[in-house]
Amino acid sequence: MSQSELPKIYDPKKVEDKIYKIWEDSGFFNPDNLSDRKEKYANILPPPNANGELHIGHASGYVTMDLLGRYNRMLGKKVLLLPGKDHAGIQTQVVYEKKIKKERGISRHDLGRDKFYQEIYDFCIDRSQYMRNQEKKLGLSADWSREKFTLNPNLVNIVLETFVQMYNEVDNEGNRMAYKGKRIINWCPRCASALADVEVEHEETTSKLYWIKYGPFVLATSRPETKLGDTAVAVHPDDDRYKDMVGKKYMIPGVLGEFEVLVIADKEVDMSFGSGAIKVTPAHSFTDNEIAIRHRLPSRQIIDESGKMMANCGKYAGMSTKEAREAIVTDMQKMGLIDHIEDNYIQNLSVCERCKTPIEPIPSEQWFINVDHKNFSLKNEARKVISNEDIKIHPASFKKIMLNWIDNVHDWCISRQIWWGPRIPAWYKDGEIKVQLDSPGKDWVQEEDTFDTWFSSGQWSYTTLEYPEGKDFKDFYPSNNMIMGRDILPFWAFRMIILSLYKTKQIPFKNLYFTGLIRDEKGLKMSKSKGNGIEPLEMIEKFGTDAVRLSVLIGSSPGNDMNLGETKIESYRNFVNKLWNISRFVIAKIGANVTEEKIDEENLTSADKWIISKAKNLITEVTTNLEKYNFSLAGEKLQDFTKNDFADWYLEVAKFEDNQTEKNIILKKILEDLLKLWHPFIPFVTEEVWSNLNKEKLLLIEAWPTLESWNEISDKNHDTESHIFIKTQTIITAIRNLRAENKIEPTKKVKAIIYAETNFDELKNNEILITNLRTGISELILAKSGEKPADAIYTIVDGIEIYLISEVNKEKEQQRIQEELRNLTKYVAGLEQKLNNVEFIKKAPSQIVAQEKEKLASVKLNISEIKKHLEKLE
RNA sequence: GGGUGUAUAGCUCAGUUGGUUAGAGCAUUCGCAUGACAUGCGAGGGGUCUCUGGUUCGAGUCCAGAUACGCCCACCA
Repeated sequence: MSQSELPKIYDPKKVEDKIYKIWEDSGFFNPDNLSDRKEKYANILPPPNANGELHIGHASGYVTMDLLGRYNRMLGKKVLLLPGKDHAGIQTQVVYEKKIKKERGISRHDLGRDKFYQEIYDFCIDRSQYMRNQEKKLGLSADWSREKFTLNPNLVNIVLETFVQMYNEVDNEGNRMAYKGKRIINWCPRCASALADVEVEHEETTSKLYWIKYGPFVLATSRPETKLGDTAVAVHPDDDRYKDMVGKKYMIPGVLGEFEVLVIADKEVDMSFGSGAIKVTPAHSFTDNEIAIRHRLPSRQIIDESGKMMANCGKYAGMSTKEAREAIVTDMQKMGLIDHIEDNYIQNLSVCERCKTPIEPIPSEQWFINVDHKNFSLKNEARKVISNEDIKIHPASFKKIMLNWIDNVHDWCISRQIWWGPRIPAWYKDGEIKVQLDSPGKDWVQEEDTFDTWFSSGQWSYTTLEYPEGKDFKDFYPSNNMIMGRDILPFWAFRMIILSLYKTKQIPFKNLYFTGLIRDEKGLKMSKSKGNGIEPLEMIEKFGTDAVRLSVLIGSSPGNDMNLGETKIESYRNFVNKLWNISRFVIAKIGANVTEEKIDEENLTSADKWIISKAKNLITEVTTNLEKYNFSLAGEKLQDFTKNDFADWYLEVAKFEDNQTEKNIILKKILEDLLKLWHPFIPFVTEEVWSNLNKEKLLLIEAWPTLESWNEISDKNHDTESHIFIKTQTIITAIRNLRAENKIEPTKKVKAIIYAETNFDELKNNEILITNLRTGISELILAKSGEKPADAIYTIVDGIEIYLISEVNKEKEQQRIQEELRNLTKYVAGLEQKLNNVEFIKKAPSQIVAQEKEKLASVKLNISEIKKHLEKLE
């Protein structure tokens, strides 16, 4: 193999698609084709919503999952990364409704339920195809033959069965785990659907605050139209202003005549708000409803599910709440019932997460999951597996957040009044309800509502594995790592845990890893409207997948947000190119084959011993950091070794030392190890280089490097001997530094004298390195000691004196050396203080004390030599 | 209001069970056609580790408090 075959600059575009195809064709993404392996490993990949495209946040998650998958595959496990897509109920329906409105000017009602469903289905299948290609572009080593969609019939079946099972879960008081109930729910008038708490957003808005005359009260409200549904006035129990009125009934004049309210005392009331008295509308406010339940107040619904005033609202019937508010305020003003109006009242308005329409709290018949059922308390069971770490959470700090969230969870409203999604298998006839998969017979009408999307995706961990009889379920459940963005923790992780525990009686996964969010360079959330998003495909096109992968893997820590800009991706593009060139050099140097397998230890130089020891250490560090989910740290260690140790030092050394046989063995081994260690991070470039090494197997399924694999080459421990090379490095750096500081022309060669004292014997063999590694030395005299020239640029490191014979500007040289002296003196003072402290000597570990003493002695020696040199200069 | 997190170089962040003169990348300064790479190489500059107290022989690291910023949840009629 000649070096000329490999281009100088690595071009990902020419490589990535080709490599991906080789991987796919190999079949090794499918664990069935890794039949000789025993230990199983699975990550079920979170399904993105099949209605759009992948953004950089998805990319970050997938890259992390792929990293784990590839790492474990190289550890010799039978690895399954199982991909899929989510139908994303409300979101997709909204997206598609907008689309047909825009493109065809029609609504879902024009199409009818069945046609509409079919069209969205086709739309999702189409988007899935597109997104699958994006995932492949990222290098995701997933088994596409197992890809799932939340609406695949067999998955839906399992989901429906779960619901039936929960309906049939009845405690001794007759309460079902899945039940239908009338509750105040978040109602989106535009979507005409109930929303879960998590689907509601709170926007700060400016509105009006109306101070209204209310019988004996004056009270403040932002929603005067709800006065028609009032049944009480509430005050704080400690509020002296109203003490005498509590428990009494008053007739209140209103726009539809007088009505009666009861005055009650409740701790929920904030005495400092308005006049301290509030009107209570149990049917259209969550807090009011709670107060009403506590005080057994009657409830009076006045707003219906279309957001309009109901028939019981007299002349206001049929108006929207907004229209009604204006009309009622006008009428109240006429009647003199408005005290005054505050214009700039800032309140948190609840809006629909999907369409931003203000939500109406209304009482409605909905299906719920009781999360604290007597037979099986979902929240308690979930709490248990998290607090005792059956499911380990990474980063650990998220455990607290998770537990806190579980403690505050309410019953889960799972019905949605939309068409897109699995329809709830409840059947009605003459006021009777049956819950079962198939229609009970003629004249039974199925529930119109569909399931909340999370009811499907919450079962993703086992539906994808074909629960309960599927081979995959038996082989791979529970899966190893579940990875998701920290923003969907409450939505998804909790639901998967409770549903899995209930249905399979097992945890869904052993580890739960949260990635942070990716923000733009300035730390702002990326969004389409701001146009500050980083498009993964665009970046891949520009810098290559490997660069994109590194940019999301390094410099981030679990659960913490990360700022990402194009320059970061570019810098990793540069690094990938560096690795490419390192490989080129090594391949060129070692030639096609290295026949020797075992090193003759006698022929090793100190540089060899140093790099071997570093390389071994690297394997340990990368492996332990990956095991500890410190992906970033593992990557940084690799980067540091690759660039600073291997390229900047060892490759340079290899150009000058002539123990060819040993060098070739070492270079080859380290290159191969590096490719392997890097592979989970940057699979494309590593596989491409690997293909140039005449290997039988793909790097994809190669074995992860181990210390044992080094022992076959060199089983000696070289840690202690590598310090000779470190000393050499120090000398070389010092010489380069001296040259730079004294502005010696790079082309100008100088004579150097080094007095190494006790280090002489060790350094003797490294003369060639000191002379050649960009030190610009024409002649080197290395001795134990000797005559100390005054006309030379001078420094001393670790007691080793260095003289560069060159013209010396005495004044400048004095200044430079005195500066150095000052630094050292300061350092010595600190050390002495520490060592003069009796407590330190007494209490610190002896090892630390010895270390400090050694440092002091060494620096003191340097100082005395520097002083001698200074004297000579004067 | 409840929960939770962050604060280290101009920027983005590492910093493991407390122990090197606190590190990296980007940016910046100086220099360099050098043979794998100018997507490169060599050498620098740049830090009161937010503040105040405490524990300790020793604190960027542990504890308490303060300040600032952030996120999640709940939500005010």
